[in-house]
Amino acid sequence: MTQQRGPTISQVAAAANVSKSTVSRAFSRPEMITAETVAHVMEVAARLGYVPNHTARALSTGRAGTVAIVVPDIANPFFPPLIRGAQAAADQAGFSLLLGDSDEDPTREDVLVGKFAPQTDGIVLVSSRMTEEQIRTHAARRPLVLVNRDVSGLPRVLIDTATGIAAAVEHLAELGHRHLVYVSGPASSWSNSERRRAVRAAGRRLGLQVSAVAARRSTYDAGVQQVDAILGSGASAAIAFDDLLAQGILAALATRGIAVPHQFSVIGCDDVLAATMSPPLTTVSAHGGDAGRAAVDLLVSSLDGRHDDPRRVLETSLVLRATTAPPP
Amino acid sequence: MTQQRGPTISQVAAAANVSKSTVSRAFSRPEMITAETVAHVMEVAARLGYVPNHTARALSTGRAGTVAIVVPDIANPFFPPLIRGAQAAADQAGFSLLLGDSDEDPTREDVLVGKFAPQTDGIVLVSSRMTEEQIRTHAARRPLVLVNRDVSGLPRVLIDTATGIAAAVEHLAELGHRHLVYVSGPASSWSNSERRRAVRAAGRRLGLQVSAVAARRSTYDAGVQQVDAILGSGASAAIAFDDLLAQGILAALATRGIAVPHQFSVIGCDDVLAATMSPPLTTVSAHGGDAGRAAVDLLVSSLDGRHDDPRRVLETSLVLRATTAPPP
DNA sequence: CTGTTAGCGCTTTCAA
DNA sequence: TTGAAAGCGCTAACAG
Repeated sequence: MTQQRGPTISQVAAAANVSKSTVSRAFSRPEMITAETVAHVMEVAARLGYVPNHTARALSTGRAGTVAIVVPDIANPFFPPLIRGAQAAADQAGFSLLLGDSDEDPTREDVLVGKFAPQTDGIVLVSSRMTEEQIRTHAARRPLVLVNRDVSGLPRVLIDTATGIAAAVEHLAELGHRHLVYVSGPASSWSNSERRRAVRAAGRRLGLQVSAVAARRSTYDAGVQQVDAILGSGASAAIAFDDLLAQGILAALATRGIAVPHQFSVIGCDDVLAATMSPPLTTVSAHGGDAGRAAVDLLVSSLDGRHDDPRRVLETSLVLRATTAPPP
Repeated sequence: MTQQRGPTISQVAAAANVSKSTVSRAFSRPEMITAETVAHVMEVAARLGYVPNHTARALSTGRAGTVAIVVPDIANPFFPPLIRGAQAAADQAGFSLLLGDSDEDPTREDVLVGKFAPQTDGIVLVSSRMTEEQIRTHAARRPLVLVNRDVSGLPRVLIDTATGIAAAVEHLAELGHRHLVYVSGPASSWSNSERRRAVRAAGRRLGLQVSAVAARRSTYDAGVQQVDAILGSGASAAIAFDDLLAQGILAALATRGIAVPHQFSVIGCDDVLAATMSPPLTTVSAHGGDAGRAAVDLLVSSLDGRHDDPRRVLETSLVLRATTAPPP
């Protein structure tokens, strides 16, 4: 029982000498009524500063006009472009975008999704850290699309970094490297499993020795901290889970006086920082913005009842820059 | 007229043999009714899987339970931490966060705010590019809090980078620099005006010559492109609008073979990239996360009718790292 | 402490 | 093509 923020449909109806239904239709189904009626209503509405109440419409239609996106960490540079893409697509489809940050915590993620579910038309879950069971439970209640998480039967957009990573391994092999190390990221990340597996598979195929060290979180500092282990592995090149880790690695290598790429090669992934680093980082492209856009499009089309292929995979490729060279 | 996503309050009421009001109270004002009634209702509700409908509640109470934040560019590293802070504060206060990205376009910003106004309880406008008049118009319709934009009378949180920038100029003067250049950012940005003014004032006070070059947008590439102008100014040190610009400048300086800090000094602002750059960038701290949190807190408390000081200013300081030294 | 009764602002049959 | 009326699910006086 509070005051309405602006004029209501009834006031416009009264002022325009028509019924509420007519005003309603002028806004949502103008083709149902005379053009001049529409024009008249619109003019009166504009004069009064009327804006349809989103909430009331949502209650009446059962559609919230809102989708949510939840990510593990907004501050991680991989996500902003993705969110931006999602935002643009949502906007274009007439939806508002609710944002959630789970802080890499599956429990928080679960709570967030539970909170969003009843107030949105659908949810985009990016790099989910929840169990498959939790995800399926939520998906049963509300349209859900996954990004970088592969749960069969659910709509999902997957950035196929594995292919790019395989290319990275081949590139290193061609350069003459015989032993490389994979610096892994978040253990519960699908992307991390994919990349680790891709490194191993390609390494085996090419007869390379591959070690692994675990950075757990994807941060600059984590990269710095792994350098001892990386160097200790005896490898001559490292492939990092992502650019952030690679950046830390590069910095720590520099302070140790190890020249990149001539004494050690480094490859990142995602291409979110790579171009602005020095030396510019060789990395695997990821197109996060496209993924965000695709996810929302998938979601929206599923709401419209359209039946898109529920599994969209985005290609990646190796981007050569300045951090790889033959081993010393 | 669509199906409700789950059981409604009426079904719970029927199943629990109480009235709708009782169920409603059990959820929103449990202290108003007997503990056992609450327990009983809750149990039945749980069994049925009842979740209160957010939209219906919003329509009835006139409170959306949602606040919006609109920023010029999510992909700019200054904003994610700020958004993160806002999100955390909103979450804590029981609000959901709607996100808008204006893409640095005042018109888009205006439209976004207009769209959010009727469906939120309030809006946080970060680094607004709108005219003061537009802002006041929106503020008249809906609680608004500004971040890094100073419109008298409106609640706002201001990051006082001017003080930090002044310290930066002093630092450079102490080092022996006699001529410096300010590399400005977005023309319509309040922060940019503040920083430019601070450089000028401090320069005058200390008897330094200060030039200026304009980068317009805050991007790495814009920084790169300004290097000719920067060098052409004859200054021995540059203070950039922000870290992103400074990063581009550093990179371009490096490719020209100009050693930082020994041949040229550079200072950034915001401290969002600085620590991870090489060499680590001397910069002015900004605490974006605090600003986001403060903005939402201000908004929420104003909704509660509380009367906080509508102008909160956040301190900053110079963070010395490795990009400044005496002039050659 | 609990139930009854009106709405919140909009959409949507159903008639006219 | 337009209007009247009945809700959407919930909250909030007002009684009891």
